[in-house]
Amino acid sequence: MKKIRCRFAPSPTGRMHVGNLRSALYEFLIAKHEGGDFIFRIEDTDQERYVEGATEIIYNTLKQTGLVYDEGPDKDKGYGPYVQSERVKAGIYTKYAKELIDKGEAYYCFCDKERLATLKTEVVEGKEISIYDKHCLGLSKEEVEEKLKSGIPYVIRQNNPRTGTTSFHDELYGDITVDNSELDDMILIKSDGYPTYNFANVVDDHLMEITHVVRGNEYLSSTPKYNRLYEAFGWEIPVYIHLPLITDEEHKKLSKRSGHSSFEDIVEQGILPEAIVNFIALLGWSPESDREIFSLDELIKEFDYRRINKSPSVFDMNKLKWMNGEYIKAMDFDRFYEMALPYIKEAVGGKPLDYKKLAEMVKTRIEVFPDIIPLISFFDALPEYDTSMYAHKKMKTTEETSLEVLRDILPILEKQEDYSNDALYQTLLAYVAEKGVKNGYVMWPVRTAVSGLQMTPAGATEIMEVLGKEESLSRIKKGIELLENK
RNA sequence: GGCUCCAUGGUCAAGCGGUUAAGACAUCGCCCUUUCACGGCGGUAACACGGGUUCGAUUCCCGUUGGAGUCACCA
Repeated sequence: MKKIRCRFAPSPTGRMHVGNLRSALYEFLIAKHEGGDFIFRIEDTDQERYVEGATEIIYNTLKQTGLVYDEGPDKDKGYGPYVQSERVKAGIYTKYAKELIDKGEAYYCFCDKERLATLKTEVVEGKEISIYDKHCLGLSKEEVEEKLKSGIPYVIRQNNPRTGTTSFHDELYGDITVDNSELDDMILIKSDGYPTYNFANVVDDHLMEITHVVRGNEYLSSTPKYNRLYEAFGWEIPVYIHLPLITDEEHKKLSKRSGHSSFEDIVEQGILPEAIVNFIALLGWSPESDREIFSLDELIKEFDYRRINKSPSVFDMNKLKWMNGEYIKAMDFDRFYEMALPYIKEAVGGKPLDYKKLAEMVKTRIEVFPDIIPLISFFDALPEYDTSMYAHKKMKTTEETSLEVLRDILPILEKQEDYSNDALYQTLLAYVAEKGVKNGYVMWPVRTAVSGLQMTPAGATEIMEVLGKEESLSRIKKGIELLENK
C-alpha cells in the first residue's frame, strides 16, 4: 500500500484558529497512525490578508503542540519549495494554468469590476450572488492575443460545464453529487499573477503527492470544482476526508468574539498545550473505549479516522478547563511549581512567603493557573470580612462561641514557639480535648480569623504556618476585636 | 434564496435492527474532610416530528421541521 501523505496548509493571517489546529492534528494523526508523513505547507497567496509574524505563530503553535512535520519550508524532502509565494516565483502555477487553457479547460478573462457588477443577480443577507456568464470564453484567439499584448489586466478562469452533474466521494460523508449549474467558472489565477487557493491547493497537493486531503467541512460544497480540476489534468484524485465544524456556544462557526477561537487565546487563559490537543482530539472523534485522557503518542495509536463524527460540535470551554485541571493534578510538582510561581508571586504581592508550600496547597484545586490568585491572595492582606462568618451551623459555632474560643486560644498561641503545622495542630487539638468539643468548633473560628474567608486552600494551622507567628496572632487579635465590637 | 451537509440529555459523546440507551463535563444530593476543593457514592436529564420497510426501529428509506456550511480576484 502507498504511504499516506497528509498536509497541513494554513494561511499566515494571524493567530491559529482552533478549527485549523484540529485539522492539523487530525492530518498529523491520520498520517502517523499508519506510519505516513505529515507535510507542512504555507499558503500565502493572498497578499492583502498577509499578517506580519503570522508564520512564526504557526511554527510556534506546531512546536508547542508537538505536531512535528516530516516535510516543510525548513525541511525540504524534494517536493519544495513549501511556501506558495516561492512557488509563484518558480512559475509553477502559471505553467499549469496554461496547460489547462491549451486543453480548453480554462480561459483568459478580461472583464473588469464594472462589467462583473452588471452580472449581480441576487442579494441574500446583504451578500451579492452571481455566476460568471462565460463572456470571455467567446473571445477569439486573436482577440485574446491582442488584449494580452496591450496589457489589459486579466484573470484565468476554470471552464466548467453548465449542464450535467459532478460527484465525488468523501470517506466520512459518502458520495456527494452537485449540479454543474452550481459550479461557477472560478478564478484560478488572479490579476496580480497569484493563484487562488482553489488552484494552488490542487496543484500542490498533486505535486507533493498528497494521498489524503483532510480539511474542514466548509470545503464540502466546493470540492466538485476541485475534482474537475484533477480530472482536467488527468491526475489521480486523492482520498477526501472532510471534518465536521467546531462551533461556539451559539452553534455558529467559532469566531474571535468568543475569546477562545485561537490556540494562543486559550493558552493565555492558563490552559496547557497538551490539554488543548487532548481536548480538540475528542471534539468530533472518539476512541473505542470511554477513556478521555490521551497523550499525543497515545492518540496516534488510537486514532482511526473512521470514528470521526459527522455533526458539528460545540467548543465547551468548561470541559476544557476540567481537562486542564486533570493535567495539572497529574503534573510533576517541579514543573507545576515553575509554571505556578508567577501567579503565586502576583497573588501575594511578592511577599517572601513559602512559595513551595503555597504551590502544594493550590495544585489540586485549580483548573487554570489564574485560579491561583483569588485562592491565596489573603496571605498578602487580610480581607475585610463580616463577623457573621464566624457562625457555622455544621460546626456548631456562633459569633459568641467563636469569641470565647479565640480569647481562650490567644494566650496559648502567644506562648507557643513552634509554628509548624503539626505543632499548631497538636496544640489546638489539646484544647479541643480539654473542652470536649468537635474539631471544627475550634478550627472554624481560628481559620476564619487568620484568613477572613469562608473558603481557603488549607486548614487553620497550615495557614498559620505560612503566615508565621506574628501575623497569625495579629489576625486573631483582630478577630477578637471585631467580635467584641459587634 | 439556490445548493450541500447534519440531527441521541444543557455540552462532548457510545450505539451501527432486539440494550434497563454507555461514559465524560456541567448540575443536584450524600459521604469524607480542620471550611472549600480533591476523592468516593448516588440522582435529575436524550433518541426533533410524521410516514413507511420489518415480527421488531434510536438504528434502514422518504418527507417535514430545525440547525449549520457555502454561493469572492479569502482561504
